Amino acid sequence: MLDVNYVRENFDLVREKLATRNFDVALLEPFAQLDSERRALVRERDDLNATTNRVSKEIGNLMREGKRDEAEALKAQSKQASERAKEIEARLGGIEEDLRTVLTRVPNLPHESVPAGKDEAANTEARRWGMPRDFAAEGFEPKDHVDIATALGILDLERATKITGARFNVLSGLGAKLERALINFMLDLHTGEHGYREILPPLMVNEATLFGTGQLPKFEEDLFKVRFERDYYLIPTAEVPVTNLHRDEILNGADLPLSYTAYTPCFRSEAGSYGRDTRGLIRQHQFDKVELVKITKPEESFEALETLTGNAEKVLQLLGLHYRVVTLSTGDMGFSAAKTYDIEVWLPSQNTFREISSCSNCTDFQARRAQIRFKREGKNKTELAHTLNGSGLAVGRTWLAIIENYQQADGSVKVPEVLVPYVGVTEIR
RNA sequence: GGAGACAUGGCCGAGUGGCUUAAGGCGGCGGUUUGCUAAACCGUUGUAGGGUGUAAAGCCUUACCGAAGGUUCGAAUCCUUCUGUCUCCGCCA
Repeated sequence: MLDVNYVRENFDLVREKLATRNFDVALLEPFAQLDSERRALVRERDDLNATTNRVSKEIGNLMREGKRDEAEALKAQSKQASERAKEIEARLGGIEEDLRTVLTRVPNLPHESVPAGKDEAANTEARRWGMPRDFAAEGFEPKDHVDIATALGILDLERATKITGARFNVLSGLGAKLERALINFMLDLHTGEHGYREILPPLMVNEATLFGTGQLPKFEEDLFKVRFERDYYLIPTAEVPVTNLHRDEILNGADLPLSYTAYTPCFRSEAGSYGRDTRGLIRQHQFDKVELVKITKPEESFEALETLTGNAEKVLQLLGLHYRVVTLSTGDMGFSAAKTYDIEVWLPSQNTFREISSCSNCTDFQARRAQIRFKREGKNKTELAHTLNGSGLAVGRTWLAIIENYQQADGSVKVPEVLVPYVGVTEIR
């Protein structure tokens, strides 16, 4: 959510910036009217409440002095004020609801360093690490992960479809162990080398939590809703529960930045992507992810984004997987982000890079929704913190990237060296 | 699933309709005293909105005692619903 005062005072600039995000700026049209009406009504209501308070107090004093008749005479005056205040309160409620409807659906403002453009074509490549493996030189044609893993008996898509449906998968044997190895490897790296604290959060969250990180109210169709006494949703990413750890809190400035990492399964309905990535593990309704979250002071957040992205890249470097980092354009970024780097891993079967991590600085956008604030030492003012998150990494996609990039001519898969202690074997055959 | 108790500020805790602007204590912050520390004493203390102010400060004002409604001239206090916590019983990994 954007700052109301900022929107009021910089309306044209806000409009202009939002237009670069493919946001329909016509939706902002009612803002000025609603905002000024709200303030007028608040003022009127508060004045009436002040009258009610003053007269009621007077009534109390008169009663105590035994002047019953005088007290009775004042009641009408007080009653009238409080009734009018209630009427205005009702109107105000409607206005605030409308204003909220507008503001909660407006995306974050892009940072000035973000390339302007309407879609992924405007993304810019920030850097590239490693080289694609030269299969031609090795004299064989790389297969895709479905063929390799199915043949090895470590991936079973057919049975997953039977027991659940499309876009689910069963890993078995060393396939399951490789997944678990990756999770442990990533968590050990981030907690041991990068200074993150490990969190194991709930996988179902309430509406307020999803509002805090920006999934609700606008993107409900992307989520799995659970039937229960009240609405719960399966988390689409650990960013949701972990960022919300500090919802409605005022943190001590000296404790910032906070760095958390969490492994969780993630659940996404993938509404609107029915034809896309239907083969294999790329796009699943349930997948594992190790997430990185940082809560920082405002002046530190963009540097923290570089650090966080670097922490995610380190995983790929240690695994020896070729990748590139892309700065998303204004039109390609997610709702809450002010700046996003996607990390894309090389997939030989597709002869291209595919997203394996998305690292975003959400500035104060989520913090305002979730009321994550802090106080600087010796200061009385509360300030909104900045929140960041990034995959470190998407485990399922890392799994398939390893299968494809480490495949051998005989159909076996070499285990990357850093994973050998975790998997217990040097190759999967 | 059944029975009962409870929810007050950073923490403990008083407050059963108006003299509450939420007592008192602890903690925090500032100060006095002191060779230093401690103790003692004095002062101070939350969040959000609106108004005023060139800005900071300040000043005026509203709301907030788990949440949402209601009764009343007036609600922390009474009523309704919800949420959460605790205790006991049952069930359960």
